[in-house]
Amino acid sequence: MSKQELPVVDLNAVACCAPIAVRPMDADQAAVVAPMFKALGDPIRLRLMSMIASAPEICVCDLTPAFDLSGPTISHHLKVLREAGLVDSERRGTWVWYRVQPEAFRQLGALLEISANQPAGGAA
Amino acid sequence: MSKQELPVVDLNAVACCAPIAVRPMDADQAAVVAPMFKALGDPIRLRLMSMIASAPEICVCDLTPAFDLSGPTISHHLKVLREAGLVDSERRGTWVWYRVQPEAFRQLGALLEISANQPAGGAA
DNA sequence: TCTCTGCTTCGAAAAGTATCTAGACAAGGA
DNA sequence: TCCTTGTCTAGATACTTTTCGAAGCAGAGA
Repeated sequence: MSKQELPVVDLNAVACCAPIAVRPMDADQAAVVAPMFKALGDPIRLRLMSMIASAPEICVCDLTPAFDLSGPTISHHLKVLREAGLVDSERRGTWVWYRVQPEAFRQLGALLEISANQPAGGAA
Repeated sequence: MSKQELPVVDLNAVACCAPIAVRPMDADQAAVVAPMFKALGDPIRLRLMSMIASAPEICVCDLTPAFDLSGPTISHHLKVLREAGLVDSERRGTWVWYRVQPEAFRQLGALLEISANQPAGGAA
């Protein structure tokens, strides 16, 4: 779906980009970033994301059979990932192909960097 | 709450730790990791997490006034973060203090690393 | 012991989410 | 044009989450 029919995260608006351990995140930034984490907060979507990110691109026809779920349910989860700005899709002929949006990925990783406020050792 | 009264994420069980862009995550690993992302998938909790992570530790009495929400609601969100293994808490006298679990943080960051499967440039 | 404050738990209402079936749309081939 | 296949959308239902007020527990101090 290159047509981007829905409100999609504007990556340039993601408040740039101090790790959340450096200073408290303001409400606006949190409102932009939280939906990305939320999209990854479901085991099905996390696996879908991982399958998509593990290849340059992947067809829905290869994603659906990996789960015990109906096609529409997989389609719903892919839509959530799309609207969070984490993946992009494109129809080519009969099939629809998904790939990651690397910049969104990168930003989430940057937000989780540990700062000097935190001890280096595990505290589990 | 050092007494850990509830099922808490066992960090040693977090399938260790290839970035999700390296190979597809299996269902067991996704079931362990997804609740951590889910916990960060709410703007209130993301801000709470950021406030906690921005200091060595912080008192609930300093967290609550930063939001237009009741005490019980903040307490609920803190519990979600605790049960996801992202923070730890301890009562000292009258007040309860929260701090991050740096190892959990680190693992989430590691999962979001970009692999060679993905182009270096943004695709937004 | 009593009372006050800080924080959590309980129980309920409202809103949101996951999943399904049915149906619609798009592309390819007969 | 019609049929088949792949994918998405719509609508319904069951479940989960967010939020609050009320109540409970834990410490500190009079």
